[in-house]
Amino acid sequence: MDETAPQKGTVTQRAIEQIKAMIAGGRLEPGQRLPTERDLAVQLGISRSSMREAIRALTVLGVLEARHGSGIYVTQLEAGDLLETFGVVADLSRGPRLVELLEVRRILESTATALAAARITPDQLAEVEKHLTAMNATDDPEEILAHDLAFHREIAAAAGNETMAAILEGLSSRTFRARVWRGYQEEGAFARTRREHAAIHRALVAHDPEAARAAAAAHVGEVEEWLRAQLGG
Amino acid sequence: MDETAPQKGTVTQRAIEQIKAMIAGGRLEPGQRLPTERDLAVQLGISRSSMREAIRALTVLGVLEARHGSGIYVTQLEAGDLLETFGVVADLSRGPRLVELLEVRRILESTATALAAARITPDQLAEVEKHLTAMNATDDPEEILAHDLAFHREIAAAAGNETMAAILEGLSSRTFRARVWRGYQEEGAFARTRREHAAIHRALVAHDPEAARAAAAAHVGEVEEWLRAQLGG
DNA sequence: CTGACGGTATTGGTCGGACCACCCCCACGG
DNA sequence: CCGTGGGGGTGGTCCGACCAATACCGTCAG
Repeated sequence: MDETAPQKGTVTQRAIEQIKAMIAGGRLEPGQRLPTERDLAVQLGISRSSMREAIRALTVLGVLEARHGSGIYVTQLEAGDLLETFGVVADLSRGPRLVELLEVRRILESTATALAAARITPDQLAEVEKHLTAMNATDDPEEILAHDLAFHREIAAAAGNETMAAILEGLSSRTFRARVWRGYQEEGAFARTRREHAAIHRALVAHDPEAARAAAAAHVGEVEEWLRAQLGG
Repeated sequence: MDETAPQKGTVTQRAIEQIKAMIAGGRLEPGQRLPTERDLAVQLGISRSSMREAIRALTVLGVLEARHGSGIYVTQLEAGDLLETFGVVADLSRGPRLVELLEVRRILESTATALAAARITPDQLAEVEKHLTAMNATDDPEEILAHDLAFHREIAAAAGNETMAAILEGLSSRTFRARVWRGYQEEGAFARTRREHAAIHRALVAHDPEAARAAAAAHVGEVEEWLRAQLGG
C-alpha cells in the first residue's frame, strides 16, 4: 500500500476535499489567510491550474474568498456565507419543484414568524413597520417587492436563528420571487397581500406566536395554492 | 454605451452567470449536452482555463456534470442534485450554528413525519420497519447510524416532498451525525433513541399526523437540548 | 448480413509558463 | 510627522501542449 497515492477522482476534486478537511479539522480558522495559490499547488503536488479550479469551487460555495492582489481567505463560515448557494436552487427550479420550495418556505416562515412574535424587540418591530408602511405607500412593483422582502427578512432576523433566516433568504431570492410574484400580482392580489401583511404585523405587536404562525402560513399558502393551480390547469 | 463590454467582476464569474442564465432561460434543458469546453470558451470570448473554472464551479453546485471523454451535461436539476452542497454547510458548521441547524431539522423533520403519517403506503411502512428492526438488532454504532439515517430517509421520502427530503438529507450528512452522535450516544442514549423511534413508528402505523409530529419533534429536540447543554458549559 | 473487434478522432483532465491587474507596505521626501 | 510614490507579492487571465477516457466507425470473421 502506497499511502501517498489515494488516486480517487480528479486531482481537483481531491484538492477540494483536502482543503475542506483542513477547515473542518480546525487547521484553518475562519478569516484566516491561506498560502498562495502557487504554494498550495506545490503542497498538494498539483498544478496551479487545478488548484485554482479547487479554489474557485470553494469560493462559489462560500467557503473561501479570494481578494485580488491580497490573498485567499477562509470566510467567517456564517450561515449567510454558506447558504448563499441556496438561491441557485430557487433560481433553477421550475414546475412542481417550485411548489415544493414554497411548501418548505411556508413551514419555516410560519415557525420563524411565531418565534419572532415571542422575541421581537421594539426596535426590530419599528423596522418591520417601516417596510410595511413603505410597501403600502407606493405602486411601483419593484419597490413593493423590495420592501416585501425586507419585511420578511426583518421578521426572520428577529426569530433569532441565523441559519433559518439565511435559508429563507435563499428561498426568497430576487429572481424566484420575481418569477412567481409577477403572475400572482397580475391577478390583483395586492389588496390580499396587504391584508395578510397587516395580520402578521398585528400578531407581532400582540406578541401572539400562534396567531403569527397562522398568519404567516396563510400568507405563503395563498401563493402556494395559486402556483399549484397554475401548474395543474 | 458599448453593450459588448459588461465588465463586471471576473470573466469566470461572468461565464458562470451566463451559463446559469442559459439554463434558467430554457436555452439549456436538463440532461442536455453542452458544447465543448473549447467551443464554449470561444463563444463567450474567454480562455479555456477560465471556462474550465466556471464549469468546475457549476459542477460542484450540482448544475453541470462533466463526463471524461464524453462531454459536459446539464444535470436533471432535481432537488438531490442541487441540494447536495447543503451537506457542506453541516460539515463546516460548529458551535452555536450546529444548534441552529438542529432547530431547522426539528421543524422540517417533525412536519415531514406528520405528512408521512398521513400519506405513507404499506410498502413504504414496511421499509421503515425493516430499518427499525435492523437498528435494534445490532450493537455496532456504525450500523446503527446507517439504519437510523435510512429510517428517517424513508419517512422523509414518504412525505412526498423531494425538496424537503433533500434538505433533511443534507442536515443528516454522515460527518454531521457522526460528530454529534458520538458524544450523545456515549451517554447511554441508545435506549432513549429506541423508545423515540418506536413512538414515531407507532404514529406512522396509526396514521396519526399530530402524534407523529410530536414524536419527531421530541426526538430531534432531545439531541438539540443535549447539544445546547454541551456548548453552554 | 450481423456482430465483435480495433483503431482513431473527439473531449475532458492536467500541466507549465507567461503576462496582466490589483493590493499592500515601506522607504523616501516634504 | 505625514503623504505619497514605487516595488514586490498575489490573484486573474491566457496560451499551448500533452495525457486519458470515451465514442464513433470501418473492418473483418462468422
